[in-house]
Amino acid sequence: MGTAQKRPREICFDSFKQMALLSMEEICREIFRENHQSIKIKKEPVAVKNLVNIFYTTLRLSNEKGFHTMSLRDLSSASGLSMGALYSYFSSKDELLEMIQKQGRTITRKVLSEHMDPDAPPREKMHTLIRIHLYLTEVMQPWFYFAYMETKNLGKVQRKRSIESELFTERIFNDILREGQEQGVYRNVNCLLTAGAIKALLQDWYVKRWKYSRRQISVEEYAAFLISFIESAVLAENSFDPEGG
Amino acid sequence: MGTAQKRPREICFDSFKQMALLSMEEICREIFRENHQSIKIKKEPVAVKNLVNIFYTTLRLSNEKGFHTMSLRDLSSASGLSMGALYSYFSSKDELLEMIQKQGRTITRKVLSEHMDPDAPPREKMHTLIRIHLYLTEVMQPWFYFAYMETKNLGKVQRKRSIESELFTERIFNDILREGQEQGVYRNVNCLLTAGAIKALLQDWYVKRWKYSRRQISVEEYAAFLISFIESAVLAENSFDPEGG
DNA sequence: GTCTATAGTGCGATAGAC
DNA sequence: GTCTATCGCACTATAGAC
Repeated sequence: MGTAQKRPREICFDSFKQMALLSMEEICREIFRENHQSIKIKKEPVAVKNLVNIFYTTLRLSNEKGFHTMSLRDLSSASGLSMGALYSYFSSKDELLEMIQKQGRTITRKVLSEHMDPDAPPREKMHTLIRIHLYLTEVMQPWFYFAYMETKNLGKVQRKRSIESELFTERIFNDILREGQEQGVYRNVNCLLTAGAIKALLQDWYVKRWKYSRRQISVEEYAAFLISFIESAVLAENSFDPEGG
Repeated sequence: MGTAQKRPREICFDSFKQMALLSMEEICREIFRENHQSIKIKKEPVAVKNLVNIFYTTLRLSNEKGFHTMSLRDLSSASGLSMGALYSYFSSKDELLEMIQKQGRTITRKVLSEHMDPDAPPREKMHTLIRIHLYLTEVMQPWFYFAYMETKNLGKVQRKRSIESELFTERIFNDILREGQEQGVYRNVNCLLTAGAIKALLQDWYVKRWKYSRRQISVEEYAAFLISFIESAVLAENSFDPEGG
């Protein structure tokens, strides 16, 4: 599958996973440090251990039947923590929701911009961005699914953040397409609509995960498919250069 | 926009709207007739009028903040009907949810198969199906958005139906792609993944409707874009024949 | 730092008047 | 056919024991 000679830095899923270090624990440690004033528990090891438990259980229950449908009693009994203990980590159910959402957005931005090389040629940028986006949402699938489905339960401010975040990714694709068109690599397609289409195809990976799991499609396979699907639609004829797959 | 000479029956949105007759009232009349045993109200004009009100209000409130978050008291005060009156039309909140979901599925199946011509060439089938799907979801956007977002609040049986319905559309696209490949119209792409991609792009129209409204993209424009985007990716080189846009 | 017990709220659903 | 009044319940959130 990998003809790694032609395109130098076509990142693969395994190396991404090692690099990213996005373990649940890492994430929860960061959340704890950011929110340590509103969290009543002061010992980091204890707090992080419980936060891992709380978030993990929340994502599991919510992604099954919705955040609103999950009662804090459900969360309490599934996590093994009492109602009182739960309220040491957040001050309301809505705050719990917002903590998860906020963290997801922060990580997305961080990871995407970490892996973007502004000097790379557009086509390489596009490949990298598609792969990184897919790999990230693969590693953190429950997080992204949650963020996607629970947007409308957010307050006004957080909801606006969520929309901004959606448009942020799209704008990156839009810019890459524009740059590619200027350089004659891409055809004269509608950049904004195309960027939206790419976003939709990326989202399908974590929103319809059940479908791809059932069909045993790996994230690498989907990445290869998407890249070839999208490039067929946007590459200028002279720069068309199909790869193996 | 319409160069109607080359492809004979490229259906446009306006003619679809007239043909479809999918007014809220029509739909509610059908729902009433199907469920007249479980609905306590017996006079059709009264029942239909109130059903229109109930469904319309439910979709509005639910699509704003989720079906579960909408209490029946919200529904009661927003619709102007009392709690007691509401319960003359459904026997539980869950039944209300299922009525709406079921009707959406029925209409989708009906409209799609009505407009499919099994003898048409694959490329025409593809165009028609994309257009009809977009037009239908345009006319009934709140319905489709609702069905999409509230799937996980359904019971096991209804949920299974919902998944079947998702795969039903995809299979149609899959079949068209296969047929086209056999006839040499389409390239040798992965049909299942491509069908899934097409579905995702169609869903984006009603799921992210806010985005397209904001950007003032009409359904005709999106249809033209999608068809050209998808055909770039799947058409065999010899049959490539770009149209105007 | 975590527990149990409970206060207070708002829900879905129903019975009976009109 | 629709309304008002009300029941019982499950929820979020908190207070105080350990």
